[in-house]
Amino acid sequence: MLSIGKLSEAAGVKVPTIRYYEQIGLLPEAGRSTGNQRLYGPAARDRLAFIRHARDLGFPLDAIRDLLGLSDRPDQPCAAVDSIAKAQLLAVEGRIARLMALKSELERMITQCAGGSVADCRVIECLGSHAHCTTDHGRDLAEVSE
Amino acid sequence: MLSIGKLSEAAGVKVPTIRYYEQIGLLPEAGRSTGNQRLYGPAARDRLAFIRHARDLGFPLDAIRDLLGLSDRPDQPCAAVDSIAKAQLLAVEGRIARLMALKSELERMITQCAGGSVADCRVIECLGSHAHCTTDHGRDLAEVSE
DNA sequence: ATAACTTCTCTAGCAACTAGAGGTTCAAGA
DNA sequence: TCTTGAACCTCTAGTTGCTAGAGAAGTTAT
Repeated sequence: MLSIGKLSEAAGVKVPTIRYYEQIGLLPEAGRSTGNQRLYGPAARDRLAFIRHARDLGFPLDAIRDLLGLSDRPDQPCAAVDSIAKAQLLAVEGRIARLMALKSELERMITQCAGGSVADCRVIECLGSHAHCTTDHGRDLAEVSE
Repeated sequence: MLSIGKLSEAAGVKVPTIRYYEQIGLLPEAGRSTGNQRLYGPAARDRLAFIRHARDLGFPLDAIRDLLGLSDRPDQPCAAVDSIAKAQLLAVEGRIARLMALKSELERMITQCAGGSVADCRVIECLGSHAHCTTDHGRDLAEVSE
C-alpha cells in the first residue's frame, strides 16, 4: 500500500492534485489507515497514470472521465473512445492553426519595428490601429486555449 | 458620448468584459450620466480597441497593462515594447511546438486503433501504459495554455 | 521522547472572463 | 404623458485545473 506521497512520486502527479481528483470523482475514495491517511493499491496507480497521460495529451478532465468510464467496460465497441480522441485531435489542430496565424502577425509586427521611440513603434501602432493586420484573428481566442 | 453598449459594439468587446477591465484597472473609471450610467469618449474606444487587439494576439492582461503604460510615454525608447512582443512570440512558438507533438501522438494512437472493442483499443491501451509513446510530452502542459 | 516530516481538512486564489439575480434608467411609441 | 421594453446598474458566484496556505493530527527516525 502506498501513501499519497509515494503515489504522487510514482505517478508524477502532485499530492494536492490527487486529492483534487478524488474530490471531483475522477479517482474513487481511497481507503484509509487507522490514522485517517489515504492508502493506495496498484489499481489506483494505474488509473492515475492513465489520467496523467491523457492530461499530458491535453484531454480535458470531462473527456478523461468519459474515457475512464469506457475503459471500465472492455466489451463495448471502442467507437466512442475513438470519437473522443478524434475530437481532441481536432481541437489540437485548431489551436495550432490559430497560433500559427498569431505567430506570423507577431513576427511581422516585430520585424517592422525600427527600434526608435515608442512614438513610432510599429508594435504599438499595429496594436492600436488594427489597420495593418493581414489576418482577421479577431474572433474567439478561447478556441486556442488548452 | 457612447453608452457601454455602443462602446461594446464599436470595439467588439462584450459589455461585462468592459466593466471587468475597468474593475481591474485596465480602463480608467468611466464618467457617468445623471442616472449613473457609464459614458465613453473616443479615447476610451481607442484604448479598448488596443486591448482587444492585443488580447487577440494572445497577450496576457499583465503584458497589455505594460504595453498601455508604454504607449502613454511616446518619447521613451521602444525596446521594452519589443521585448514584450518578443516574449509573446516565444510563448506562441513554444505552444505550437508542444501542440505539434501532441498532434502526432494523437494521430498515431488513432490510426493504430483497429476499431474493435474497448478491450483491444489502442487509444485506451496507449493512455494506460505510457509505454508506446515516442515523445516525452510529460512535463508542464501549462506552457501550452493560452 | 522528541524532532522532523508527512498528511489531514478547509478555504481562498490564479486567468480572464461569463452568467445570473434583482433592481434602476433610458428611449420610443400610443 | 404614460408605459413598455431594452439597456443599464451592482453584486455574487461559476468556469478549468489546479496551487497555496493555515492549523491540526499522524508517522517515522533517532
